[in-house]
Amino acid sequence: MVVAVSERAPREPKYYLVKRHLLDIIGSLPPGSLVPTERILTLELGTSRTTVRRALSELVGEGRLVRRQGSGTYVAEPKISWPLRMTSFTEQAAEAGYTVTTQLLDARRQRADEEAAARLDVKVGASVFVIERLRLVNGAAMAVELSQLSAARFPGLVAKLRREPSLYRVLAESYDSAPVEADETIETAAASPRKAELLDTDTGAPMLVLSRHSFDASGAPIEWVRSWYRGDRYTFVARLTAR
Amino acid sequence: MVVAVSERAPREPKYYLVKRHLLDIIGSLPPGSLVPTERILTLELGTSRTTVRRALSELVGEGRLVRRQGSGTYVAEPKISWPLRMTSFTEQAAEAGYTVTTQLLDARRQRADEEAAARLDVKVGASVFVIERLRLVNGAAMAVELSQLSAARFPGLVAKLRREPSLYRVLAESYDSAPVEADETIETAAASPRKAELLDTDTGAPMLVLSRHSFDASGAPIEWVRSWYRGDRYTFVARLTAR
DNA sequence: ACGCGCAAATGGACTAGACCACTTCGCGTC
DNA sequence: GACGCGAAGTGGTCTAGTCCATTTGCGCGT
Repeated sequence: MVVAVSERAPREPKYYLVKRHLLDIIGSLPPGSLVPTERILTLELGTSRTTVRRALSELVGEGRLVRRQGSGTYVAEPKISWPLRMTSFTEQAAEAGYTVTTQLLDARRQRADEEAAARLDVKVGASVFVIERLRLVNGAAMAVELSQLSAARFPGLVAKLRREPSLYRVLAESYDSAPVEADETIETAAASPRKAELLDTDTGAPMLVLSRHSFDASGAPIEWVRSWYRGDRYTFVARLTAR
Repeated sequence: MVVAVSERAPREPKYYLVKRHLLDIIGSLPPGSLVPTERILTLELGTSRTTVRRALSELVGEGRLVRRQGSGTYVAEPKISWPLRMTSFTEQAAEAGYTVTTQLLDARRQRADEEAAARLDVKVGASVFVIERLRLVNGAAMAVELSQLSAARFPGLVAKLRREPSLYRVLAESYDSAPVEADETIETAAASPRKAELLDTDTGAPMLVLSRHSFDASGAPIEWVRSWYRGDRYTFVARLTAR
């Protein structure tokens, strides 16, 4: 008697209704505005706080909202564009009109694991430098960067880096080595507690991970870098041309 | 008498402990293996199911696990690399050895909103074609693509597209128009219920959003496309050269 | 007038449980 | 032997609540 409905609607979870409600609010407010508290939204929308928080978390992850514990939830500033280019990080930023500083978190020598060995064209267990840096734009943490280079190929690199912060300049001046080609990959990830703290965000927040594998003119690998950017704050931009 | 500890540890949430436990398990198993059920993990780790699920959700979002309702949670296959290049989608895939099909979801004419007008260099309210397509690789949904083009510039485009699926071929053959330059931006987002269903994933799953704004030889805008890719399954790859 | 301390309010983490949708598989029936 | 039904088990969503960490601001004391 009853006919089954063949086309089932793509049922909408309740938290998504909350999300759309919040998007309405966000759309009508300038960045920095306070949005209703979680407990008020819970009452207004007749739902549980867990459900409200799920909607808020997605919007925070998309860079639409900012949460400040003890204070409130606010409409976020627009995202910042970041160019994908061959030039050094410092130069890139200067061109875009930003003031960039770098904080050396760690520089150590360790044995290459399987992946590092393959990337740097050395044997597993060979000595590699691991350099961890925090990139800041106009004083705000932007990315955590983990570089690996062959220790045999760049002897004394770490000591030189402590005096001259630009890695590319050190490579050019002290080792007469410059990357001319690179493979870059981009993917998503969730922030570890450590990276979250360094980048002043929450554990589990969505991030953009940029990996760069660069080579010199002879095709020999120079460095392998992975950079973690806050996905709620940055957008990568590339300019492509035919052929 | 008591000295305050100045360096507070980056305290680890409990769910992150669960996540690391799961990473141990994942590391020792081949793709496709079944991992313990949520309720078993709850008992084993002495925690609530909510906490277990938060850890699982992050790992699913990072492409390390796959959840199948009613069945179980499994170790995921490695991610697929996808090149960022100027050539058409169909050609790209063929080069990489994939079989790609395209499903036309919707093709309509609508009035340009503010952003579309700016991108396509037309007036707000001018007629634009909006083409929504689903891209499939070897039969599996890969991306949802939303293209917008000026209707005045490409009259009859939608009708032609129904016969010839490659947009770039239609543009070249019928309008003698070819994109030679493009700006691409990459950012993260959460899947809407509709996109989640089309891409066979969960609402709120992390995605990579690729926007392409392409121009012809005279610098006039041709199309503005946004593509949503599953972040747990795809990685973008670009090859950069100096200068 | 100033500053300190405390209370209130916020977001953050977590619990224990309910109910639903879907898959799987064994058992009974044909 | 093939089929179909149903129970059991899985992940999916949501509730209602606890306790914690941090911020804010008010009121009291000086």
